[in-house]
Amino acid sequence: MTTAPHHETVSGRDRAGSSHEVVVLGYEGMSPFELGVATEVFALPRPELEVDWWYTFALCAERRGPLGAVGGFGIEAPHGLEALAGADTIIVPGSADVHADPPDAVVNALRAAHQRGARLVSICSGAFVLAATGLLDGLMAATHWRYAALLRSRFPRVRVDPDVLYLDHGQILTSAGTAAGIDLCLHIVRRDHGADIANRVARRMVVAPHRDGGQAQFIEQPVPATGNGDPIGTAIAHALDHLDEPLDVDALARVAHLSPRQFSRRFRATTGTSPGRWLIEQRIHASLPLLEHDARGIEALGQAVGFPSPASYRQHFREIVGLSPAAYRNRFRAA
DNA sequence: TGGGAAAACCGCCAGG
DNA sequence: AACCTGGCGGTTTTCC
Repeated sequence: MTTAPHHETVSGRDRAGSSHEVVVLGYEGMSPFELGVATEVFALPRPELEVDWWYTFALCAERRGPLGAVGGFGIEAPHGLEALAGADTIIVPGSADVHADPPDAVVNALRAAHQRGARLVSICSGAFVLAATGLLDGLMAATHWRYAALLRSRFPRVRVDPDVLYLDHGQILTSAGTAAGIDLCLHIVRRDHGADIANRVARRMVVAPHRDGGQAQFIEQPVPATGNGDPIGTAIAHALDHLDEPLDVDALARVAHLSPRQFSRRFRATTGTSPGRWLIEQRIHASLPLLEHDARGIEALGQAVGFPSPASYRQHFREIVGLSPAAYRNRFRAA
């Protein structure tokens, strides 16, 4: 396995034909399960998928030689930290020791990769390694619920959300306890290749394509492949630009130049949900930063993101986020 | 918190 | 034959 050429962009979707290197950062005492999740999603060849590109995969570690893994066997990392310099996506699995700081060389390599535009992904207690780089400061992060309190106390500037499976901040993604790493890796595939491909990968893995677990998902960059000229992509862009206006299926279908029936069908195929459901979720997500930074009342904010009444805003907010808007504002209001 | 009207959703099917 | 399309209508969800 060779190191991919250097890329300055992180989103694979606009680099048809080129490669996208996924590198897992291994270390002594790592969990083979989380390494396995990454290999299953990104390293398996997928000749059955009609995609322009798929991922290449590598495992690296600070120190050469076999790494002792949980379970008492060794895993050989064929690359050193220099592999991070060519990575498009870096996956940090659960840390063996959540009390120790990672080595400076690791911290520096991760910062440099981030600076360069690489995407950083943590699974479980891997969030501690990302937190040590300072790159999570001010961001909401997910980790295993057992470690939420510890992460918060060790890194007070990181805002820990113990109730989500994963969080997507675009270039930095964190996920909760081990199995949530599957959800996050599939989410990444969904972002890079669309819901349809992600669903097929999930089906082949025999897992649910998308799990809510009754819990809130905060996804800040939810727009799937909005290729230019793609009717669904333009409708999505239009909707996000006009969230505050009343939007119904017929209107969006008109923007996309499709019949309402065809629009709904295509929308679900690329997005994974229905137009109405998606709209509600986008409106809720759009209101979160307002609750944190905009001093206006709850009713005004609900209206500002397009909910027809305060009641419906509160209703959907509670259902999706798990708190009332007021409770959310109380908890996360900017200091 | 409830319930009736309206909208959205989606399986089905016929036509291109 | 395999596929995409658009309308119908029964069921579910949202609105007020």
